[in-house]
Amino acid sequence: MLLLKTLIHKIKNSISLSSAAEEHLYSIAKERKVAKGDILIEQGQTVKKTYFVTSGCLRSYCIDKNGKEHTLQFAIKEWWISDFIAVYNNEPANLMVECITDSTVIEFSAQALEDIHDIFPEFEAFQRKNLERHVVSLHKRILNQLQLTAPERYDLFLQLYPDIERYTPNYHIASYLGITQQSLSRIRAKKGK
Amino acid sequence: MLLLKTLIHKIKNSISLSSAAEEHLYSIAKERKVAKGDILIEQGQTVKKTYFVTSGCLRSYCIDKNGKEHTLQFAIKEWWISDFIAVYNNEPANLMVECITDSTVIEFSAQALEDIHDIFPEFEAFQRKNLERHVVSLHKRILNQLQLTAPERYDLFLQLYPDIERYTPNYHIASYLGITQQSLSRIRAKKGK
DNA sequence: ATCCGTTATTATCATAGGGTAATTTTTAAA
DNA sequence: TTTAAAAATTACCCTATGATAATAACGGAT
Repeated sequence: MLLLKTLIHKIKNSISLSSAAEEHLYSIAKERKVAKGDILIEQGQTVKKTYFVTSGCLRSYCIDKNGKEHTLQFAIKEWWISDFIAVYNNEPANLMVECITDSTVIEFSAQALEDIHDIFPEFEAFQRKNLERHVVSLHKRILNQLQLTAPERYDLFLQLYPDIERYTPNYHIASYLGITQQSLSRIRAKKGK
Repeated sequence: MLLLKTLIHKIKNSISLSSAAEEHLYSIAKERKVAKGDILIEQGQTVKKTYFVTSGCLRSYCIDKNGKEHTLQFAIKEWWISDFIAVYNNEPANLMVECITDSTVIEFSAQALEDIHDIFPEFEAFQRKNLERHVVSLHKRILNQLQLTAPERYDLFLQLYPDIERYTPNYHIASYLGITQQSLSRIRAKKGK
């Protein structure tokens, strides 16, 4: 339960946490080491888990009707990842969650994370703040997608995820930016000049 | 304070609301009739307000370096609208919020909406649920943008906002879909056949 | 070091969509 | 009703990106 301390620390930055609540957190959290390539959530299955990343990098993506992948999110240290659409709507997963490097995560039952608010209402504030931050980052992403060209989006991406290039293949980045890997390759070639 | 009852009702569907908290809501809410064309939030200014729409339709958009508009959000009945990026980061607005039809809104000081959680923690749950719903809708929007063609996005838009076409010009819809008005016009022409 | 599977690049061609501008249609105002 | 302003359509050409395919580079396993 070493890694959980990272999360507890983070929570304590945001709210004051009773020792009972902290105990409860320990009881519903499970630390997992996951390896590059592992699939934590699979399209079509019921989503029972939500993950908090403590090291490494994961991504969530969907596969469209033509078999093409589209990356919704990269999750690095201190981000949450799951198929939130499926959890919220109680539907089978439309997304996959995949480890793109060996990582450590804290696994929570999505149900337990929902119930925790009834048992320890103090978590509400923590969760609200997380969600506010998440909404803001999604708004930014949508605005960038609407107004920036592909090369501009790529530059911005490199700023936001400075060393993600080292451990994720380019076609994942392309599928996040909404372009093909060939397009991204051309953009990179031009930048090099 | 008639329209505020819509919101109170909505809140009571989600949480139980003490009468003190209800009183407080009345004290920080201000009903406003706003006219088509009114600008409620302007790029560059400090964002002091958040709006809850009770009738009509508003939109938030940014203007890029070339003067082109990009619509982030349409807000109809029972949606919240503001420049949440600016509120969250305490920055000047990057967005405009504009009434696209005569509307009624409930205006809140963004600060009062933040403070309310300290005074009446019961609001946390309400706000959290709003934010969850918001995150889910943004995830869907991003996935649609990544995997659907412009005609497909337009069809979906018409399903989600069935009668928005009646009161908003097409170029607003185009700017939401991430295409030009000319492109949208071509798409519509093809559909007509 | 060699081999093989993965990833990245490059080239060619095709196409969706953008930019500009002219024209038509609709809406609102006088 | 006429007029003006706003919105929508259409046409033209052009560019960015997609699809496909071939090649090259890389990286891990033996």
